[in-house]
Amino acid sequence: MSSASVAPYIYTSLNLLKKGTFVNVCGVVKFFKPPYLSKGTDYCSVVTIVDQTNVTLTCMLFSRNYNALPSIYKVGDIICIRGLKIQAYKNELQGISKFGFTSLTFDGTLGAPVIPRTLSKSFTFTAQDHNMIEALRTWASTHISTSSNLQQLCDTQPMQYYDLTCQLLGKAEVDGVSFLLKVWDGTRMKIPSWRVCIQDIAFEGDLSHILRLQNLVVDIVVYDNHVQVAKSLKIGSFLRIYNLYTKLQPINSESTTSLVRLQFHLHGGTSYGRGIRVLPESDSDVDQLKKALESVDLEAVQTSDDTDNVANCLTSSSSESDLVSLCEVERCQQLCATTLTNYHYLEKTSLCAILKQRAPRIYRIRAKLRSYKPRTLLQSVKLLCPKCHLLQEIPYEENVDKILQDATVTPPDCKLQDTPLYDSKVWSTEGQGGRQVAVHFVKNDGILPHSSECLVLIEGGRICEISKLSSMFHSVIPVRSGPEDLELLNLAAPFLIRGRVCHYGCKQCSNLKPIKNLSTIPNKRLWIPSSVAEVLGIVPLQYVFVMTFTFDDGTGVLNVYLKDSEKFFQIPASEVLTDDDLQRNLERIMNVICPPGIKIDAYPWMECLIKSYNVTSGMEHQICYQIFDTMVAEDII
DNA sequence: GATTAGGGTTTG
Repeated sequence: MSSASVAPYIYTSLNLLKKGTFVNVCGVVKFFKPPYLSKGTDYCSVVTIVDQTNVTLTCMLFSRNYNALPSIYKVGDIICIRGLKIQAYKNELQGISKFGFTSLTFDGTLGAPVIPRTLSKSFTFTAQDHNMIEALRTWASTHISTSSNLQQLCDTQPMQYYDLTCQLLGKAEVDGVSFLLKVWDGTRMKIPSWRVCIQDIAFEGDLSHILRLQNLVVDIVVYDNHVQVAKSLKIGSFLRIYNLYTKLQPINSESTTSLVRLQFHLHGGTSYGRGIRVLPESDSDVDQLKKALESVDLEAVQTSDDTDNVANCLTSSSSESDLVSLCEVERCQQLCATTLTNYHYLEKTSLCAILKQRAPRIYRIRAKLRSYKPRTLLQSVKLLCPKCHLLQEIPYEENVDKILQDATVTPPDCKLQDTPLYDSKVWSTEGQGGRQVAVHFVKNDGILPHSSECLVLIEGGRICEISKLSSMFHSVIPVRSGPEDLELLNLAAPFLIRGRVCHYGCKQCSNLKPIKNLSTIPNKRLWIPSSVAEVLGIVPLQYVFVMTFTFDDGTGVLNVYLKDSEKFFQIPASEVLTDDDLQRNLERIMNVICPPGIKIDAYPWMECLIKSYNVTSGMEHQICYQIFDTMVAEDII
């Protein structure tokens, strides 16, 4: 290697460079692009160095031989370039390699052994050179920013560019312009990695090992010019991926999962030194990485809370075929039956921790649905007043009919028929004691609309007649003749029937107004129930599913209420009572999130946002929990 | 022994 007897190289300070000269320079790497294939015949590396004169020089280095370009692994390394031509470009000096140039690169860490990385077989390296490297290290330690782009997976945040040191576990072509690398660095992401679907036939790597490592493994997709490099990488090699970009995966995109996940992209181009480099086993950072990988407690990874389903999935799938699709396995591994529609950044809290805390608070939980009530699903549909929050049962049809029947005692008053608001028609029923039925067809600006847009008011009608009318007309309002105007019946009966849905009002909060107020509704073609309610002084009740979910996450068990009109199941509670398809759908969803006949281990996970609140009744105080901003995953609906 | 690239983010 070196010989003190050989004349030492003379290095020119960066402040003394002259255009058109050949020099040897030495400096601290401020910026670099790892070698990449240029559009010409050579590999190219762009390196910017700085020395104690605080002058920087950007060098364009070319070589047919990848390994002849400097082995720079990170900013702060020290490099000596011999045989560099200085030329001017855009009024600045730049260095350009000419045939036969050589370089030596050193770790820039103060106190690290001074070992040159070089391809040059015959290089001299004197004690003087050694001192120069030490001097540059010392100078750099106080004059160069030590902030590094290096970061571990556990510290990854969305929307970051950084350099990752990792081991390659698997690779596969995604398509012509993108390529997948599965890597790990022994640390665990706070936000789990996305999973990129590929043809399993194209996959290279030990799949079972990757599955064992579960979410210590991240998927990186590299694009364009990086694809060729990625293809050539050997499984097991240690890599540094420069300028890796992280991005949150949009919710409900064509992902394999409904969880919030982080995408890793190595975009095309070489801007900001973007690229991939294989690090040698001798590198001190690789040494550190290897230690981290060896110390990973695989048992802890496998028993961790969010990784259970993979074993079940492997067992069930392998009976069908040994060729388990990678995507299917990972999909199963990550299967989550619900999606959050808010607070994606909220960290998960275990149920045992929640049980120790005071209310009110909000939490994100990940648990399985051990059981739920009521088991007869339609019993979960209730009416809720949005104003006084009173919850009530759906009135029985017989009770509604009783109210209607009672109202028939008052015969239709002919004074209240055929007004500017409506045209009226009166019938007498046969064999029912001469019960009179009056139907008032509400006009739109004095004109009788088409039946599908027509609101009708019915006097003396029974439930069968109302349901017949509601199938023919837009909406039906049961009324009776009052002293001044038609009036609504008791609010225990629906104030409006539209199609098969009965709309009820809150007895406590409503303050009934005369029927003639219907004329004040601006759009008399839509007859929106809430608008009708408003002009008639009614606070409409909301149909809601009210269920008790018993969650279990292995740390504790928690009863949580679901009070939801249509967001959670994506099924309107108002329509489920009269729609067989919706009922079947609800039953199917419940059988997915709480499957009958299997052990809880095989249940899917559910991620939910829940809020705690205090409930005091008399002397008793308790904390209740309610689900919010959560919905069943799209692929289950 | 020409050319390549000439630091300064994809839009997947």
